[in-house]
Amino acid sequence: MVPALALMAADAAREPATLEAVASAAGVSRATVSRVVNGGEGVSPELRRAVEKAVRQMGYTPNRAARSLVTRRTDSIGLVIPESTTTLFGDPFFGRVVSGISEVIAEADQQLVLLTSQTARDEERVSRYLTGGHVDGVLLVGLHRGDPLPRFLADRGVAVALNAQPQRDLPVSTVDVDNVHGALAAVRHLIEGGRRRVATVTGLMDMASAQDRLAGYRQALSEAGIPYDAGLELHGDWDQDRARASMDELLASGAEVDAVFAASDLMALGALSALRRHGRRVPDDVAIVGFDDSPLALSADPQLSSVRQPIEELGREMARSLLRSIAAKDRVPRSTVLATELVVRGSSAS
Amino acid sequence: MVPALALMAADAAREPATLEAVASAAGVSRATVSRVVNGGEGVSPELRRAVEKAVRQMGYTPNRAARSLVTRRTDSIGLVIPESTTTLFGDPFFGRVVSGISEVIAEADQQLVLLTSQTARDEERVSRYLTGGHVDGVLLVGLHRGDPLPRFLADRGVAVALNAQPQRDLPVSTVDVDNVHGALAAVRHLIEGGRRRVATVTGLMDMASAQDRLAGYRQALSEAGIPYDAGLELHGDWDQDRARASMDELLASGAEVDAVFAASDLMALGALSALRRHGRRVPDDVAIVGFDDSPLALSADPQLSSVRQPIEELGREMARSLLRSIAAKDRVPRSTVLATELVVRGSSAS
DNA sequence: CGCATGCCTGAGAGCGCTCTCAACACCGAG
DNA sequence: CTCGGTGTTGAGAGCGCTCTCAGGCATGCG
Repeated sequence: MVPALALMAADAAREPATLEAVASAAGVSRATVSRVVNGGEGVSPELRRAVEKAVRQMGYTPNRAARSLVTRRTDSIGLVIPESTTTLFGDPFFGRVVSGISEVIAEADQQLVLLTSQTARDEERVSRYLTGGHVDGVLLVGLHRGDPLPRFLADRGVAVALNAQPQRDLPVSTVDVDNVHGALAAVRHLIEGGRRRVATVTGLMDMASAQDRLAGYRQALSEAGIPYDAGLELHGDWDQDRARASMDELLASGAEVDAVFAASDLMALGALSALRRHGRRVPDDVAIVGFDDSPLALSADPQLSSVRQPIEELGREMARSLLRSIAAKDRVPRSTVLATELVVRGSSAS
Repeated sequence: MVPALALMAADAAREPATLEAVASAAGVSRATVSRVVNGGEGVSPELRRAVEKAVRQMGYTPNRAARSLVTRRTDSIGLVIPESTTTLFGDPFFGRVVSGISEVIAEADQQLVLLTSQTARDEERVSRYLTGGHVDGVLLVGLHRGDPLPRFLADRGVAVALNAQPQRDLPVSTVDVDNVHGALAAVRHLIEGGRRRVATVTGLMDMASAQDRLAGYRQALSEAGIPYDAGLELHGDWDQDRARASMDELLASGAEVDAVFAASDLMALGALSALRRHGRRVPDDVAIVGFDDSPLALSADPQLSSVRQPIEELGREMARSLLRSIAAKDRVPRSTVLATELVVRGSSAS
């Protein structure tokens, strides 16, 4: 008998405490415990202390499911990562955004639910999931142009925050780094260093960040009165190899180049390697500026000039925007643009 | 009146359907709908069809909170990423594991809840969360030696799957790639190519994968009767720069080296760059083999020989193991070791 | 023809929580 | 001394679901 009893006691101890149990331990009603647990407004100091003590002693954690059932909130946030982003895992971007996001989400005591969609069937599943009331809001990164998901979610009243430029016609929050300005600064810097034949390697052009960086590049050239040369715009896809190959081809064609602005550090390294192979010295013959200011920039030889973007902060700000627009029942979307900063290093010395 | 009504109807339609609603639409009881939704055992074909139709028409999705409240399952799996792993985001490893994991989890219609722990306070929060009944099981990757979390969770009856070698004294599932054998194959290959002065750059030594790869290296040398030389073991931390610096130092010290086995491709690239800087030709003077067979290996010049590990499959298998041990109430842990494969390329031609 | 047997089905309890509402005590003002 | 606040507390309903249990019905056997 005794062992069985001991076992039961152990099991009972393992069984998580309920509001009810805490209430009876503290000698109050469930309602009072609930009030204390949720901020403690309108509870007398003595009772509050008693309840807090009981909560601590019993290691009480509210049952999320029960709470969610009545509040109709889930306290969880979906993070959608489209397929192509997984190919970007080689890029530190994703990890840093997630790191920032998860910091804020955890602080707010919410759950971060990760959803990757690799196939069309996944997309179907993901949108069903997101509109099925399983999350209070959705974060989207690495979005491609024309992805219907933001509109789909917004139409169904789901709170959304995107890593994108402000959307005039969609009630969603957006956060973005100032890609245009970053690219502009980079290319201006190259031009100020006396370069005139400035090539660029773009990212995947169906992504807004790639377009914006290209726009900044073009603007800087036009400001400086340098004529447009389509041949110097190499269309990459964020991939290092692809960037190297494009640059290879450009150089093999005999084109003159004295500077390169790459839309990511990874691609800058690809370009660098192609330049080396063709005997060009960096920065003497060709100057290079990348984008991201990732650790890769420091480990390159020479060290890579790069446009620094506050990626963790991007993640944090996305999460904050979303949480705020969920909390404010009005769902007013907010848009934020974070500044970028050019970091000059050896690869673009003039 | 009419607009208000129309609005109400629209709002009602937006309100998710409940079991109750489906039941009355199909002319059956809640219990029957529930049975159909959960597999449909013991329901007559006609009723089942009627219910299925109603479910489809009303776009019914079970309310997870309500279900969870009574079944005491959460249908969600925690994925814990310790701080140091975020520094590994530059490494494609993490993304590929997550990709594999999320594939399986999604298929099983479970939620993947991402938890990162960057500070000690986070750790506290994470373990409270995990033992608070918020998840049915926990996946751990990028674990450091002596991390108390696996034991802590196991003691509290939480199902756990680790990326680690089998744990004899802990009831947790494990999945690992055969690091020892991979390293062994790599170093044997170098020795067979006539190399005798084989250096290695290790990963962070408080991680099992780093230890195992070092063990494989040592075993290969000892098999070949090559005397142990502590000076050739460079202790890295998965970081490219650090690897480059160590190799720099080794070469500057005048040590003879004719081959390098690096515990990751990233570090192999670091070593490669140091060798270049010291005028060593690869593979003529020094052969190199990396580990991971990441895309980086292909983009190096010369292309990097590397030990391929099935990373996505590692993720998938971890998820499968965990789900299985949750489903089987016995919680029998299972351990899997996945084979690695040496891929020979230009960097180790002899 | 009576009865045990097996299969479907529905009624109903209850999971742990929040939140409304009423009850109550206590206060100062009239 | 009564009355209308004001502030604190508890009772109780109910969120949407699962699951046990018992009832109803058809079937097969004695």
